[in-house]
Amino acid sequence: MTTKPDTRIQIKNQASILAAGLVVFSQYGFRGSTLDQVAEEAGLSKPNLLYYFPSKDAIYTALLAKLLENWLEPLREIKPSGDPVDELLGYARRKLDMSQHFPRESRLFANEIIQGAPRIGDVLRGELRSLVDEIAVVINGWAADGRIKPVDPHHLIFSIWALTQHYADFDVQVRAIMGDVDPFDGAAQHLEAMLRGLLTP
Amino acid sequence: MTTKPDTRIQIKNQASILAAGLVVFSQYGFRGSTLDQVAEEAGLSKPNLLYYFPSKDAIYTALLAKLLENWLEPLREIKPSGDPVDELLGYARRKLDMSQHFPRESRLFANEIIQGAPRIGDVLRGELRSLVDEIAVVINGWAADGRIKPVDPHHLIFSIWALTQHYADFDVQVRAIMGDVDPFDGAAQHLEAMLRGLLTP
DNA sequence: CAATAATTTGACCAACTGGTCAAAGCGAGG
DNA sequence: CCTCGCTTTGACCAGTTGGTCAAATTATTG
Repeated sequence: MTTKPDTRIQIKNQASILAAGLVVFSQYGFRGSTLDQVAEEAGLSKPNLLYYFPSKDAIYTALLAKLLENWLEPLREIKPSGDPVDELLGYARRKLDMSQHFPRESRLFANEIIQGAPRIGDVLRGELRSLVDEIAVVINGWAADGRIKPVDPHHLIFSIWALTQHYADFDVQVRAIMGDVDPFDGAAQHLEAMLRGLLTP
Repeated sequence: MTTKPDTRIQIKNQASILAAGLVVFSQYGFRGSTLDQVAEEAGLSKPNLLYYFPSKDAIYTALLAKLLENWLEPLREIKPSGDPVDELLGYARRKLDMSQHFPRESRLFANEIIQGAPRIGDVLRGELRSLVDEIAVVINGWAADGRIKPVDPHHLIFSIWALTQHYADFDVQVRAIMGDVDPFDGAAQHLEAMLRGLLTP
């Protein structure tokens, strides 16, 4: 990751370990997971894991770092020059797609936040906050121009996060209630209806 | 809990233990918490904990059982005879109040669900599901009568859960972004606006 | 106040955990 | 086929964890 030559086998095994770590950590959280679990999931021995990563913590941290990039990116894609409702609906759809296709990443993040974000609190208060504040300015501008109904930008963004991540994080509950029906079929429509109802002037 | 006489001191200590368990388990999840943590939080020794509860698991399970009652109750208070928008808004407000005043309970529940609901999966697929299905019938009736816009009842309920619990479960993130502003000030207004936009015919 | 029951705890244990290390395997170039 | 560096692992370790137990302490009651 840093200044290593990274042979093919190193790349492959590091990827295996991170993939396994994602599976395990996203289900049990950091403290609830064991290196043995990660090792078995990766198909490697425990000492072998520690040949590629210096510690359990390092695996988890690497995973979180990689995740944070993908997590913040969709926010950056909101274009101030675009149509307000389209932009916000597009963002919501991107987040919902992530919940559908990367539920483990969502749950890993959720676990970390629920447990107090001990490792990424700084990122939240720094990069994430300033990013959200930028978008808030844009949204306030749209509202001032009468292109959307006046809304609190922060709560609007929280709404989108909550509504989309719920389908990944609470997947078990959602499926317990919906049975055989695929939740994501109706979710997109419902999400769009909610946001249009809120935003359309 | 079962058929014990329950002296005053037993009641007091069991309550202390459950309160401590809530604090600890809600932050670290079941596997991430230790009996020593719970004991210290309760101001008791570890063997003393195990004098009142047979195991770590028993404390956690007792906590979950108690929680589930409070969790399902607000759903039952929805009156089919009431005004549809008032009833749903009232339900949302009750849930938001719970997020504000009992965030730990919310996080305990969230931890359990995210990690696959190993202990309450049956309740979700049984009691919760049938309860939600009942409400769904009521909501469909309201929609058929044209008293609210047509919505998917399940996704509507998920929305309310997601929007309200987000403020408790992701409290750290919400506050990281909002700084000194109390999130719950604006949350209620925003929640009402979203639901009115969706429901009002 | 004696005696009996309820409560508390220090010492302990076996299983598990993250992590170490020396030795063994293995593959590619000579 | 031999060597040398990368990779893998069995054995091991110290700290932690859930849980036990006998003994000590503290109510409670006749």
